[in-house]
Amino acid sequence: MHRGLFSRCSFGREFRPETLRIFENAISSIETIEGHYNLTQIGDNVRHVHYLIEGSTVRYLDDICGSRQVTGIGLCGEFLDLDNVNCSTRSYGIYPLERVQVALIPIDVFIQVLQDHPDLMEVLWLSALQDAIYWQRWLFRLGRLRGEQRIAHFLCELIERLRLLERFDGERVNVPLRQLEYAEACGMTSVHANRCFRNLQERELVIVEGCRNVRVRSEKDLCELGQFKPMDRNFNLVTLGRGLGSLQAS
Amino acid sequence: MHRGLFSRCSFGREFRPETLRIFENAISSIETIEGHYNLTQIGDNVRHVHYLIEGSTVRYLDDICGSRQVTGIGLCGEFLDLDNVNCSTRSYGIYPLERVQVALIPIDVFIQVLQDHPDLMEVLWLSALQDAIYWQRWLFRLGRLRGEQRIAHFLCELIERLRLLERFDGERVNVPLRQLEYAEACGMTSVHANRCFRNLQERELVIVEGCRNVRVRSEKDLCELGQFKPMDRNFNLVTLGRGLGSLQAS
DNA sequence: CGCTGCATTGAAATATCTCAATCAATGTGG
DNA sequence: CCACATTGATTGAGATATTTCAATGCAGCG
Repeated sequence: MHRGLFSRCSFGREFRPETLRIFENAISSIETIEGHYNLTQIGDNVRHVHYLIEGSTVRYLDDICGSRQVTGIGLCGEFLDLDNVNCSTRSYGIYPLERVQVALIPIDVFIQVLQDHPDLMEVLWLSALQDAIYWQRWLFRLGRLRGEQRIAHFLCELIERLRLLERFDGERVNVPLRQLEYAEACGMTSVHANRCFRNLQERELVIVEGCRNVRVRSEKDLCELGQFKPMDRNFNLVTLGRGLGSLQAS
Repeated sequence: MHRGLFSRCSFGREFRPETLRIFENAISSIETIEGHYNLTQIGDNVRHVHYLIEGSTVRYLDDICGSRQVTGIGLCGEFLDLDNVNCSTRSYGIYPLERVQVALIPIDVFIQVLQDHPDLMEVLWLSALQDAIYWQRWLFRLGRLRGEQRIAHFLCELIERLRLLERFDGERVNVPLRQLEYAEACGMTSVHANRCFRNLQERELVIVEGCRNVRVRSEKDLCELGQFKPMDRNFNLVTLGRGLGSLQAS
């Protein structure tokens, strides 16, 4: 069943079509952008929320020296910049890894929607809390692991997220990241990332096939090497609130 | 004017006493805990939200090898574990840096309060978004900066937060962190943290006075060295929602 | 064919960790 | 008051991890 533009918007839940249509009605425009042309820049005024209909994106913070820290990967079916809703200017940049299609929702409209639908606000809050846990895991990755482990841990996280979106085929990491982006995400040089990948390959954990193509040979060993702990998906509240009941598909 | 236990709970805003009393009425117990005895452990069942009345705390994730990544500092007047509200088990541990006093609110009561007060839910959502920006800045710190810069950046962040809570005297970093905790927060060894502090001292940016006592000589230069960007505090929504109006003190 | 954008490699320079020892401050019991 | 234990800060020296710089390889593409 196709349910329109927001069919992949889930926040880890299954929404009813009516709920998704609320977002759909809030869209002001849809844009197509080519790979590596910025979607937003640090410092831009915040006027819209972006929802990714097709493709994948990277968010980053810039270093003075010109290097970057990647702080997030945006996958199709996700909102890209909710955490800037309340900022006057953007705190990070976003660029697409490939040609993408994004839906724009004006901030004020978006807020109005949430205020009209406290249930939806609750979902967004919970999703923001979930993100917080993701980020702390990322901090662990950068702060405590060696290069090779960082890459392994990062791959595990990508797999986990792709699987949630039902986009993991058991092998291919289906996001067109260059080694540069792996490096920027894992706090290292692209040269070093390259060497880490080679080591992972020698350990027979992955296969690196030319450009932007990583295949996983043993997810289990990757998790172990990277000390990756899968996200706990036993939630307290799914059954609690009157909130989610009305939004979730039975 | 004293406004009770939650007088320091702000989320960056100024609440009316009635609002704060809503939280106060939700408290199930108040506990006092000595320094370095865990408040919560990773894996514990989540039954309460903790609000810190007095003292300061550290949250951390454990490494297999026994080292830790500190992922947050909890200051007095803050909720310590909102991001675990929807988890069945705790995703991080918390321990106090000194004797602390915490108020416990049962999860279900807390949720009920929020569902009864959508305005409050909105504030919590916005605050979670704010946290997201903090965490990305922390990622930048770990991923892109050298040791000395990481410490500098971290100090700047502590100062910024203390100032928000009106607890910065212009010089003393008023949180009893050991060099070990600085190290664990900045992704390095305590030995290395020590050397970084020495360098900062030689640059005349800080004065390290014995145990747990750091004085800042030049915040400006610290910011510059650490490439620290102060948090943008121009919000979109403060004026927008019907939400905040009713909660904020005039 | 000659670009261009990545990936890959080597070798030297740095940053950081590890291990092990010492020091200084503090608190405790006799 | 002193002897002693404890905790955290500090230092040194050698081992590793990572960066830097510079060159080469390789595939797609006009």
